[in-house]
Parts: sequence; structure tokens; C-alpha cells
Amino acid sequence: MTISPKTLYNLLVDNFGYQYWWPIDEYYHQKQKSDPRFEIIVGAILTQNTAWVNVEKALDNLKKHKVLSINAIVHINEEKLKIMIQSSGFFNQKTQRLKLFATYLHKKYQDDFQKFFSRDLTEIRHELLSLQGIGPETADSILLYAGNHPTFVVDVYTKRICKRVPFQVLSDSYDDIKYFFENELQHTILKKELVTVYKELHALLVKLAKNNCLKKKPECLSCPLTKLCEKSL
DNA sequence: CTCCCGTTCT
DNA sequence: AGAACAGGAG
Repeated sequence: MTISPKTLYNLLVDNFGYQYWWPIDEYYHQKQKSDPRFEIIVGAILTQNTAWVNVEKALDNLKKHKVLSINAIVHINEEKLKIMIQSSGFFNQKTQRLKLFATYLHKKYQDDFQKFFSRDLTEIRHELLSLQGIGPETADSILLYAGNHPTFVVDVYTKRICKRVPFQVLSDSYDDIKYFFENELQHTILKKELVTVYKELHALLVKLAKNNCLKKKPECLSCPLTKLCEKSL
């Protein structure tokens, strides 16, 4: 007995509702000065190995000081940047990573996100992965949430849930899990809906992991998957 | 496998 | 005060 990603998606939407992470359109309607795509990229780098609440504080600091743009990050003094993002932890490396990525976008794409994102998904992904400080999860988050490219994000929560819930996934490697979800969903979801489903499913898995599928003390009684889960207590 | 770091929970 | 949390590089 196994569960399909589509079944999982439907169950999670029914129980938790849509999560609406990074709704880009809303930002444009609010006529924000800074490009939401850059905020998403900065958020993706800052949230590496750290809780989102601490990233939000850093993001608020950057907004308050008007440095949430490629140009501002390229030119800001490193020590000042470290202080602004301090709450997100690992600020020495993250300062380097933000500087490096912003400089890259500035030099090679003239701060033009359209130019950067309007290419083949795999091409952009390889390019992101070649940058210091951008691994698979960060690359896929940027591609999906900032670039609206259909690529599925795998994180520790996804891996944990895959170990407990009976999916037909081969191993617990990043790529195996990613391609398992993508292959399954590509055949059952309309192409037009794929990006939205990838965005929502990742957010819903995070929700499930925090709400029920906790590392130490899972809340299996109230879990939407309790009947289908092999490890259910 | 260790280092990088702050915040929150226990 | 100590543990838990959470990606990528070397």
C-alpha cells in the first residue's frame, strides 16, 4: 500500500488549506518599490539552516535601511550588512553569499531578473548551483518561488515525511525525492497548474512537519495522514 | 564528518 | 545552562 503525491496534495489542502507563500502578484499590486523576486532570493539564502522567524527580522532590517535591492547589496559595507542580518545566524558566510549573488546578477544580468529567469530551467539551475553558497534546495527555492519555474523543492521536512509515509520513492537522496515527486505530479496535474502545485505542496509539507510530523514527538492522532502512514503511533 | 551562528524551547 | 533547530562547503 503506497500513497501518491497527488493524494497527499489533496489531503493536505483539505486539512491545512492553501499556504500562499510569496504571492508575487500581491506585491506588484501594492506598488512596492523593491522587486519581490529579490526579497525571495535573499530570504532563500538567509533561511539556510535557520528558522524563518529569525530571517524575517533580518528582512525587516534590510527593508528599513532600504538595502533590499541588488544595487544596494552590491555597494553596502560588509560590516553593516553583517549587523543587519545578524538574527539569521551564520552572518559571516551569509554576507559573502548575498554579496556574491548580488554582484553576479549585477555584472552578468545588469540587475535584470527577466533576463536571468527567462531561460531554460535546467540552464538556470546549473548556473545557480555553480555559485558559491547556492546548493540544490536554495537553487530550487529561487527557481520556483522567484522565477515561477516548475521545479520541486526538497528539504529536511520532505525527507522526514518520505521516511515515514509509504511513498514509492527509491532513496532519500535529494535528486531521487525531487524527481519522484515531479514525475508523479507531471502526469496528474495540468501543466498550467504545476508551478502552483509545487509551491503549495512544499509549503504544505513544511506545515505538516511542524504541525504533526515532528522529529521527536510526532502528533499522529491529529495527522491528516494517520490512516495511511506506516509509522503512525 | 565538522564548521559556520542566533534564537527558542526545555 | 543546555538542547534543538536547520543548508552548504570543505
